Amino acid sequence: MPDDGATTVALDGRPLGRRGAETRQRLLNATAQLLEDNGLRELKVVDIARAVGLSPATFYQYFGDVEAAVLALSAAVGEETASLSRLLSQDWNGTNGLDCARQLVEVFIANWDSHRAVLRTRNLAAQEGDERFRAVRNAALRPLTEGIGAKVAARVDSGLAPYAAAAAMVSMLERMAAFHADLGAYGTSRADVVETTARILHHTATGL
Amino acid sequence: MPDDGATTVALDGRPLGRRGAETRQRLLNATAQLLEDNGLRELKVVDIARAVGLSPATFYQYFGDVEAAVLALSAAVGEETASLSRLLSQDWNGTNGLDCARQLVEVFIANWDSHRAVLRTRNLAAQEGDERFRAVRNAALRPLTEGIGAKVAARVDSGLAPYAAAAAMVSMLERMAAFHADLGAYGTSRADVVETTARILHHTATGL
DNA sequence: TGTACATCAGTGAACGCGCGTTCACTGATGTAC
DNA sequence: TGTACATCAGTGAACGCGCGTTCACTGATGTAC
Repeated sequence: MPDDGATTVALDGRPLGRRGAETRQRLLNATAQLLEDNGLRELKVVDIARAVGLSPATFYQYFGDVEAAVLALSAAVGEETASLSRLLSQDWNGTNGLDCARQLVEVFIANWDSHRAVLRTRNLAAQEGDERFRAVRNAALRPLTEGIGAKVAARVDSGLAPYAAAAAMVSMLERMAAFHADLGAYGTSRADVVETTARILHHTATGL
Repeated sequence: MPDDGATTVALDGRPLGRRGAETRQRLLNATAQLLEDNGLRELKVVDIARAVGLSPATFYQYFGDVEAAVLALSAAVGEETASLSRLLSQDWNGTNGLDCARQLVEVFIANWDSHRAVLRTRNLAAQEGDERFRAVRNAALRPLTEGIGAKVAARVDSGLAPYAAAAAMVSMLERMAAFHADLGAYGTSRADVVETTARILHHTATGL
C-alpha cells in the first residue's frame, strides 16, 4: 500500500502509540487552521508547532515538511465523500431524480465549506503538477466522475462524450463550491445556487 | 482611477520612461515564468531580479512585493478576454448558435493555456480572500457571466436562476480549462472536451 | 502489586543560510537653449 | 550641433531577522515478570 499520509508510523520508522497519534492529529488540525487563516504562502513549520505548543523538532517526527502535512490532510478530507456514492447509485430518471441531484450538490458544497482551505490547496498543488496531490484529488473525485459518467453514457443521442461531460459537471461543482459565497453579493441566494446547479447536473446526466 | 497594477509610475512617484517601462515588463515576464516553473511557494523577489539580471533593489522600484507583481500580471491577463464579448453578443438560438459556444470554449481554454500559472494564482489569492485579486478576477469574468446570464434570462420556464446558471457555466469553463490536460489520460480527447463543454453551455444558455 | 526495562514522545539550544529590504550612491537618458 | 542640467534608472553592499533543520538529550508510557 502506498503511503497516503495516514501513516501510523513515525518518520524514523517506529510505530505510533496513542499519544503520538493524538499529537499528529493536533499538528494536522493546526495546519488546517493556519492554512485557513493565513494562506498557503505564510504556512511555516515553526508556526504549526507553536500553535500546538510543541517544539518545531516534534513536527519533524511526524512529517518531512509542511507539504507532507497538507498532503495528509488532503487524503483524510478526500475520504469523506463516500456518501456521494449512495446518491449516485440510484436511478435519476424517476420522480426523485432531481432530488438526488440536489442532495448531491448540497453534500458536495457542505464538504467544501468544512474544508475550504485544504481543498483549494490540494487543487493548487495538483495544478502545479505535484503527482501526489493529483493522485489524492483524483481518488477523491473518481466515484463522482464515474457515477455521473455512467449516467451520461446511458443517455441516447446526447452527443456528449460521457467522461468529458462528467468531468465538466465535476468541474462545475468544484468551482461553485469554492466560490459560492461570492455569489451572494450579486443577489443570488444559496438556495438558488443549489437548485440551479442541481438542475444543470440532472439534465446533463439524464437529458430530462 | 484605482491602481490596477498597470501603472506607468514608479513606486516613488516619478513617471516611467521608455527604459523603465521595459524593465518593468521584463520583471513581470520573469515573474510569470518562475510561477510556471517553480510554483507559488517558491516565488522570491531575489529570484525574479536575478532572472532578469538586475539587482533586487531594482524590483522595489516597480513593485512593493511579489504579490503586487502577480496582481499586475493578473490584471494584464484579464484584459485579453475581450474577444469573448463578440461571441456573446450574437444570437445562439440560430443554426450557428452551437458554433458560437464552441468558439467561446476554444478561446477560453486557449487563454488559460497561455497563462495557466498566473490565472490559477489569481484564483487562489481570490479564494484566500484577497480583495484586490477578487476584484481583478470578477472584472475579467464579468462580461462572460453577464453575457451568459442574459441568455439564460431570455429562456422561458427554464427553472434556472440566470445569474446562478451563468456562474455555474463559468465555473465549469474555468475548471475544465484548468484541468483539461489531465483528461487526456482517461482517453478523452481535447476535441471531446471542447465539444461536450460547448454543448452543455449551449443547452444551458438556450434550452436547445 | 511492584519494579525494571524497552521504546515511545518530546525538547533546548543552536547552526547557518538565504531572503527581504534599504540607502547612499553611480550611470543613462532626455531636453532646453 | 554642443553643452548643461534635470530626472530617470539601476546598483553594491550590507543588515538583520526568522525560518528550516538537527542532535544529543530528558521525560512519559507501557509491559513483562
